[in-house]
Amino acid sequence: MSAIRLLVLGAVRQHGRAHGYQVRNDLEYWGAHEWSNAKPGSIYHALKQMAKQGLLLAHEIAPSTAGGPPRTEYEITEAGTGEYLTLLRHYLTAYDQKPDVLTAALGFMVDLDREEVLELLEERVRAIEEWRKGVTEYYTPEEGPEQLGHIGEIMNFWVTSADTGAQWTRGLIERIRGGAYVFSGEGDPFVGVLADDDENPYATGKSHPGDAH
Amino acid sequence: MSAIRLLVLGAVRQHGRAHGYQVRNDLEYWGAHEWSNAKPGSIYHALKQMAKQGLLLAHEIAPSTAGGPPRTEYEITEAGTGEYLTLLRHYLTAYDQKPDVLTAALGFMVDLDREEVLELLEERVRAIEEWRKGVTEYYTPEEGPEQLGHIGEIMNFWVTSADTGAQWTRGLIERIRGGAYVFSGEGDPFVGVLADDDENPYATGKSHPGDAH
DNA sequence: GCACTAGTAGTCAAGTTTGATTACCCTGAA
DNA sequence: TTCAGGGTAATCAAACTTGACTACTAGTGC
Repeated sequence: MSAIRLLVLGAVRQHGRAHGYQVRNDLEYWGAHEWSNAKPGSIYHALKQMAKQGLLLAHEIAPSTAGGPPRTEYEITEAGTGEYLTLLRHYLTAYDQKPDVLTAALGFMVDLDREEVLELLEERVRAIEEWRKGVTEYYTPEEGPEQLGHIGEIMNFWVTSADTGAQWTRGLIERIRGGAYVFSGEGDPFVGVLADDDENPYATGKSHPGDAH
Repeated sequence: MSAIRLLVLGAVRQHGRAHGYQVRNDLEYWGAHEWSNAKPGSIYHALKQMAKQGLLLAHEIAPSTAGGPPRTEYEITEAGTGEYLTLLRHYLTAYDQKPDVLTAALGFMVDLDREEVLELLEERVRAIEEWRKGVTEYYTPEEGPEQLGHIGEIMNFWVTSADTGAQWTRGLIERIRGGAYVFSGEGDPFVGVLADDDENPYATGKSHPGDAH
């Protein structure tokens, strides 16, 4: 699973009602085109697919404002909210070595309770440790690691990544336990979408992030 | 780009001539189904596609041995070898945050000269550092990092990952510079495929005699 | 001699991703 | 005036990925 569904559901949800281009803009504002597969085609596809599956409700809008192509606005349904929360919880917990998935989940974690996020992240640490144990047990040859030749570097790379991931997650847990950020039910939420007429706050005399790389 | 093309080209190349199921077995032996998208469908698709593009040569074989489905054997062409080396160099160098791509390249790095690998890895470190610089410069708000709220954790995660990646790469460079592993033109290559009638070397404790390649 | 399991080899439909392209409007300069 | 460039909004074909499925054989136990 890629991160696209969570991203799109999250964007639509924060807007209340949004058409594809707005979602696309939000994701770009979040830099998602850099760290995930959030390209136009994928976004529009996800919107249509999820509408077909009842996670989103599609409203056909007459080509009013500009005469451009007919556009469709989407609202999240109850089933969609359920799916959103399921994905969110899953992506915070599961260690599948895909950084984009965790990144997307980080962006939305404040939609859950602080306590729940802490539990999910602790579960994540456990999952990483278990993964590590399985891999090192299985791939350690009996005659010592030289047996593997340069292939051992693959193991080494994965284990190092896993350890870093666990360590970083522990740091995040501490920051959250220490009171950082505003979670669900704790007051004014942090809002990360562009309102319809908002200027991009980063756009004051700087270049765009996407150009860099 | 995923790692599948490099993996398939590499497997066919090491065999000299292989049909889909052999490639599939090699990739499983390498554990590739765990850390990449090396599933049957993808493998057979890649074989057909690359044959169509002239990177592989397809030989139709009569359903001889077992009466099963008609099978096709593939050989790598000159263009295929070129593509293989290009991908290999690129995947060792480029920092695109996709671990499967680097992993696949690590498995084949010994097909290049030691000196070239060192250069590519040093370029990799430079690329990571540049990426890091771009990201931190762009996404640091003028009013301090609190401005970002929990979104700052995304930044933090990516930068931590990049730093770990750079650090690990530096370690690898040192090991290689220190004489580890056997690279192209340095004697008997390490062979990581299963010969047709080979037992799994992990079962016997020895690696098998050198297949020509 | 019959069902069961495991292994060999590959196909297929459905879903997803990519990169290019379309179509429209508005603005500012030549 | 007219036309290039840029923003708005979305589509499309081609390629890729996924997971389930087919078809056939060789043992294995009872």
